Amino acid sequence: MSGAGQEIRARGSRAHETRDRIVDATIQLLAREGYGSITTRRIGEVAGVKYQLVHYYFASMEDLFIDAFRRGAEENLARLAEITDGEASLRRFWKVNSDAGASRVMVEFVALAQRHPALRLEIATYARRFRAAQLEFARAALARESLAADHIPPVVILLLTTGLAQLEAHDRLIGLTDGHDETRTWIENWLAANTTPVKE
Amino acid sequence: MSGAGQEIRARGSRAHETRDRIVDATIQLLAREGYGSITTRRIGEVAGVKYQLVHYYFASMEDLFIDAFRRGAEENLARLAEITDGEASLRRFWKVNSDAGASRVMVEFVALAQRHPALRLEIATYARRFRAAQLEFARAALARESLAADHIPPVVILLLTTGLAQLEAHDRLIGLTDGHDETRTWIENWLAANTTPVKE
DNA sequence: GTCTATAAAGCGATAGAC
DNA sequence: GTCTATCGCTTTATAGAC
Repeated sequence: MSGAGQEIRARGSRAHETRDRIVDATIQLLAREGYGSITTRRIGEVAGVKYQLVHYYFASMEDLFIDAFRRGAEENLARLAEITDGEASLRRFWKVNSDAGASRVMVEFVALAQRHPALRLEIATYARRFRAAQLEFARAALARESLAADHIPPVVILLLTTGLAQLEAHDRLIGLTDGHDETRTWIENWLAANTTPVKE
Repeated sequence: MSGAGQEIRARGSRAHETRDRIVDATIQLLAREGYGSITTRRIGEVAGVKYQLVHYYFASMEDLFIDAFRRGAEENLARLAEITDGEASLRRFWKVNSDAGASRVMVEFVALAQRHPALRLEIATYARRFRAAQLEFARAALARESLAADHIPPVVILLLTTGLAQLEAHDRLIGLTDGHDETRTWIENWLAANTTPVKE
């Protein structure tokens, strides 16, 4: 899935350059201004193409959203695979899971999905896959290096850290960052004190 | 603030019945269908009044949003005050902080606020107040009943649990509930094992 | 593949009768 | 306070020239 997408872009196929720019612009707009700013005109503006071309490449907005979501999802899965391709550690887990940027875009896609059922299905399928992969990694990390003292289930670690990343992204939208640094520092100290890393 | 609002509704003033229905419909629509469904026509439909009356009672949509947000905020603060009006306990803190419904509406208001600066200020002010009150309660609860073994800062408890509530609400939008029950059960067991409640 | 032109629908907001 | 009517604007989407 990720391979096919990469291949097309790697080949530098001219035929799909405009199409790629449209998809890129969609993701950029979602990340920067939220889904309320998603219109064919704004997308064309950001992509540097006439907005009518959006309709040439995509039968409907929903088709565009699904394509854009798939690209983002593939990149997330590839990045997750890259980071987790090695010895499992809670530190690595925390690193890949605390990315606020990805949380932000994901929230916007879910908001869009409220009005686009096909997109909602696509998101649900991906979210289960991504969570399962994260859970597997957290499980391996906890099995290897957690202290016997506290046996926190991997799924609890997963939901608490995912929720924290999402909350931080959400807070930042209204300029609220109270407690963010303190919480991150505490978690890092906790990781240092409660795990026995074999090698980094 | 909360008192004034309550007073008007308690009096049952006929003059503001339509206005109240419009505000109610706005909050309902946000909770049920998200901010993408917020239009004067949809609001009028849900409220059972002609949509033009929205403009009679509110100079602009932003004014309506701010009024609706204030009503919800006042109710949240009143509910928080009610629950925390007694001896502080982590169990009570978890109860008031794990409300997924309030999280959902809050997320929608923040999404709306991206395009309405005055609303954003209103939300930021309220969020700081609400967080501060929650933090104070968490601090008191931890000081009273946490075991000496783990000294988790109150702000860490606050952000982790708030993030979890928000994540659950977000997950549910796409029909994803994997791990929710397990995590809640674990937290409740953790509370039972790691706190020494004086009385409930 | 990209352009101009335009259709069809929905939006917030206002004017004026009652 | 509520109604009908309508303005001016933006949206998605399509048609047809090049």
